[in-house]
Amino acid sequence: MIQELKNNYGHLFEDALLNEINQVGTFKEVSEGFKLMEIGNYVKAMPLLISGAIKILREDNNGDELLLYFLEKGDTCAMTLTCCVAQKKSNIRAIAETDSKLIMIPIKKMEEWSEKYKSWRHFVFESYHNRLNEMLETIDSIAFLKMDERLLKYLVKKVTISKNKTIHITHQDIAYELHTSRVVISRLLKKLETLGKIELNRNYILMKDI
Amino acid sequence: MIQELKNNYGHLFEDALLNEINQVGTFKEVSEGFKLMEIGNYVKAMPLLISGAIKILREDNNGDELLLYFLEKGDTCAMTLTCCVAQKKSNIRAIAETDSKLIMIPIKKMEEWSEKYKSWRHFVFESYHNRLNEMLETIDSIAFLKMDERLLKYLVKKVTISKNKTIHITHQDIAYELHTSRVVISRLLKKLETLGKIELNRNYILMKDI
DNA sequence: ATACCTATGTAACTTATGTTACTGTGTAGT
DNA sequence: ACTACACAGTAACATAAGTTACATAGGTAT
Repeated sequence: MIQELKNNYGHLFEDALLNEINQVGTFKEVSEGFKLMEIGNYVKAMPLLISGAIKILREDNNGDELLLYFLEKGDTCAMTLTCCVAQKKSNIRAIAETDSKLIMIPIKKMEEWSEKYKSWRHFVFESYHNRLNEMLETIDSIAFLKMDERLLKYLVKKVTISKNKTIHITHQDIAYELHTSRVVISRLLKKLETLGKIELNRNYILMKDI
Repeated sequence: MIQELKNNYGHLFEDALLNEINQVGTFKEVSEGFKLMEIGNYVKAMPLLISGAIKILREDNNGDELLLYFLEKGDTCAMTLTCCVAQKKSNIRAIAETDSKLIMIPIKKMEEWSEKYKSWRHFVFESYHNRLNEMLETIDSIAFLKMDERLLKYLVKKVTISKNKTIHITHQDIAYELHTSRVVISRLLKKLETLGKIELNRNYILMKDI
């Protein structure tokens, strides 16, 4: 039994289930930037996050991309399979936002455990709920906020996730995740700096008094 | 046993489950424009759609709104509860797009049946999947398409749902659902008419050669 | 130091979208 | 017919965002 599994999921799952997870799950440690799956890889598994954070991006076939949400400790993402199975014009990418530890569960276990363990059923439903809410939050941002507000929200989220006021990222990478252009991001960041909300540096941004 | 229930869900659910649904569910007939729920009403129930179509809208507290997706025959929407429970800045509205028949299921049955019936479990998971995919589709539209493309997609969707090339709607109402202004919609519609894709009339639009 | 690459700053311009304001027209009610 | 109102057409303008182009600064390899 991996102790970390018990620490993270012990309050949710009974021992029998924890043991099953331990037996059939594949433990993985990935470092920042690692691509967890892309266009159909890893489709047959569902990740349980032990520590770290995973960012989930939408990507259409023009190469345009957009940040959907982050998975954090204790999260899972049943959607990973959904989307890759549906396979339409667009795809989902999952990239480690920070160094992360996770357990990959074969999806065939999903149904089996749903029948056997009430706690697992709850967990999966709960996960869907969370994902749906994150998606709604994303839709709200894109539909109702202007780019400067989205940018600020994005930066605050980054700080929250990494628990670090220093964000190591380039303007270009922010532009990709918010699906806009580098020039626009540079412009708006400069405005935020003028307002005293951030401090700009090469390759990193320092968040102030949020 | 309501025959329509059996017709629509007989291939999915075993008789025992159909009977339970028939016993605890509330059969409802609503006509176009009926508001199925708003800000916390109907939270304790989950709709099973028998016929017709329901549109699901997101609404923030400035009164801004946005069409999320449609529910059609055979669909359900476990999300309805999710969002209303979460209760953040925004809310979800559900409005009958056409005359519809549906059965409202008390949500306490959801867990009970999930334990008892594999078919129900599948149905609920499937429903979540579908909802997530619809949401992704919506995100794609808002994030990657320009307003004229979104408008055309919207009109085509309307035609598909109602199986009718005549769309009875005002420019203002389209503007609400796509979260833009009436003038913008009028402008773009006129452009589509010039291109020969539609024909504009007072209170309705005729779709041509799609 | 030199060359080279990446990241950033910024101006100047284009385009899409949002806003305001006014017009005309069909429809319903009196 | 007259009035009132909802709906649609359109011009003129404002703003947000996207684009192109170029300058400069920091870092790295040689």
